[in-house]
Amino acid sequence: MTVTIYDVAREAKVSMATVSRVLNGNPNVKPETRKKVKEVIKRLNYRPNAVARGLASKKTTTVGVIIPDISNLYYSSLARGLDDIAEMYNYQTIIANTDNDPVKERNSFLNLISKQVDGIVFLGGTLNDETIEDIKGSNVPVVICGTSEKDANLPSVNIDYFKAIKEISNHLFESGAKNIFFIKALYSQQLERHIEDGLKEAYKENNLPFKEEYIQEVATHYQAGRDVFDRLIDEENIDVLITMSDEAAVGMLHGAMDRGISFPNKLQLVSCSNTHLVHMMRPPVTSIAIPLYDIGAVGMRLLTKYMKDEPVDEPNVILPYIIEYRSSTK
Amino acid sequence: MTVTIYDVAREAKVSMATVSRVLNGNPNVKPETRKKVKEVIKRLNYRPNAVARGLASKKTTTVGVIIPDISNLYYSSLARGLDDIAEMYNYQTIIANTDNDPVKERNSFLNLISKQVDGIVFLGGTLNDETIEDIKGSNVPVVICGTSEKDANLPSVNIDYFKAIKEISNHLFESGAKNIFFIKALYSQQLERHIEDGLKEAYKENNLPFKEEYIQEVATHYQAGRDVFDRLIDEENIDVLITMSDEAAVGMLHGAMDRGISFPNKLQLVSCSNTHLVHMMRPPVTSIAIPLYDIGAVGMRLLTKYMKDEPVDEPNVILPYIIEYRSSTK
DNA sequence: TTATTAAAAACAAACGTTTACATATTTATT
DNA sequence: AATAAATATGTAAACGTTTGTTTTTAATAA
Repeated sequence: MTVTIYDVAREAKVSMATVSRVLNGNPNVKPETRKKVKEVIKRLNYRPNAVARGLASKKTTTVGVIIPDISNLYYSSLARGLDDIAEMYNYQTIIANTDNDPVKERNSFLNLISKQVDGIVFLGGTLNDETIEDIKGSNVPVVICGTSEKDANLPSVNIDYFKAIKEISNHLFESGAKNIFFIKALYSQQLERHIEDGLKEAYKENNLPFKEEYIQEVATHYQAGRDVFDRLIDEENIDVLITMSDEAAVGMLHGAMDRGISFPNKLQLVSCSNTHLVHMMRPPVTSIAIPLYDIGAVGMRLLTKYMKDEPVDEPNVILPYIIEYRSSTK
Repeated sequence: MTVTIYDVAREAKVSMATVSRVLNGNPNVKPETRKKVKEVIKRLNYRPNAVARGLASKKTTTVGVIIPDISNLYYSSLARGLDDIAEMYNYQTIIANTDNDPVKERNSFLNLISKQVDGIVFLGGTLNDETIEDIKGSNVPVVICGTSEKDANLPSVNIDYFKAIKEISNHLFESGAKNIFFIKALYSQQLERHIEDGLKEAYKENNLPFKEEYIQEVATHYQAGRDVFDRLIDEENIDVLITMSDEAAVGMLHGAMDRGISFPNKLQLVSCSNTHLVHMMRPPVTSIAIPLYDIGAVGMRLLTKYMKDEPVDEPNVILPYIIEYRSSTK
């Protein structure tokens, strides 16, 4: 039925060990023998069984990716970066969606461990203590992208959200803004906390009072962005909305315009994820150009180093960002 | 080091076979014994090695997903549907991006076969003869979503694109349109051919001449949509643009508006994929509401039937669609 | 009781590789 | 030419499960 390494060995009149060596590029094979074995492999259309390989070698060349939602552009952009580098290093990726549910997150992790993945990448997520305990307990390398989990002391790739938001906020304060709101969108808690902290810091540096109302929360989707005005219309003057989700940002744009609020004079808008959407908004929206694809790519590269026991000089990588000022702000 | 089924057997004073039976819910175990084994499993924090399992049972509870680009909303929406149902049936999904490159597509397929996946889903893609040969040669169940590949005689899930486009086109012709263009966007060739055929059929039914120029091609992204006017501006009058890519549709919208072309009086626009983007366009765009998530979900359900050798009454599923007429058309 | 059958558990052989270790062959050294 | 060293190949034991077959134990019938 299925052709195995035995069949190849028999046909090539060598031992299975020699076939295995040819397969794995072991140099201790006479070129002549190598050639003969390769011919038989081709003739029989033999393909090694990766599962058997995995059992014998304890390496599966598979990595797990734990992700809140693959149909969210933010995460799928990260995932694409991951996957491209994984492919480059001959790894395949198993993807598990969690919807930010800690229970699903933990189950996915344990599932991946069962499957003996060589490494795991977390994209965002909640990463509670229990999961972190599991991570430490297993000895599978883990890299976190897009959520800095400094306390957990795990390798990670990020931009400096704190600094980015502080920079943007300072710019906005300087041009006369007084009330800057941050609209959370249920992305990674860690990440959004950094944004909050950056905003608070900016308030402090500008000697302006920070109020709790400045932090609001919406879902990640368009309609949630539109609806934000139903809630905020009662609040004091709003000069700027900063939001995490591009999709919600489009909603805010439309919601405001439908109410006759014009950008950037009556209201300013800043978006913090950097999906394709930012290029499609009218008016163009000021945003932090996070290198999503690169974060994924660098994260996977970092993981390959751990998986291959290569030395790592900096486990917590901070990639540069650019703030792109567009006409949604003054 | 790692705790195995042997350790559990020893601690529980039974044979490994019994532990295995408990693990797999085999009824031939005395309740008392079952309880004892389960306790030891819990106490030792034992987790079965899925790789060893896969080798012994020849089932990996893993399915492969071959996809052009996970960072494209169209495909990631399909993928999410797939993944949710896969999870429901306790399968994990390995995702491989191909960028519609037939070579990558074939390599991914062979890789997945090596990994002994229990089934494979193709989302879009090119699926050339060589790959189809490989599929037939392996005896792994394959389901195709979003590309009807009727000639290949493979199970599939789709909507009736031909009918949908004919319906839309007839509607547009009836309200006075003469020149309807279809802008391909490098999605699945099969799928776009059905759209072309539907359009041609509508031209025929309305006794209007079909010209080759009515079919154009752009990339799938925003800028490509904007740029389409650089090319088409020279052409004869255009009444309607139908495009496959929502992202390109946004580009067309903006490109037209920048040229002072207004919707729907001077130009009408129809988009055929049904990503989140359709809800974010201004003006709202007429489109075919393809149930992307459901196509993925139904596709995975279909695949589970094949993987579990359950009877399948209809291997080629056609799901219903709705045409949502919005203000980008008359 | 004893014989017969059914249920529960154990035994041992797969599954298809990798990889120490042992052995055979070739090449280099004196 | 003999020996040592290096290279090439073979042998067999893992890897951690599942599963068909056999044995033991328990339940039922005569």
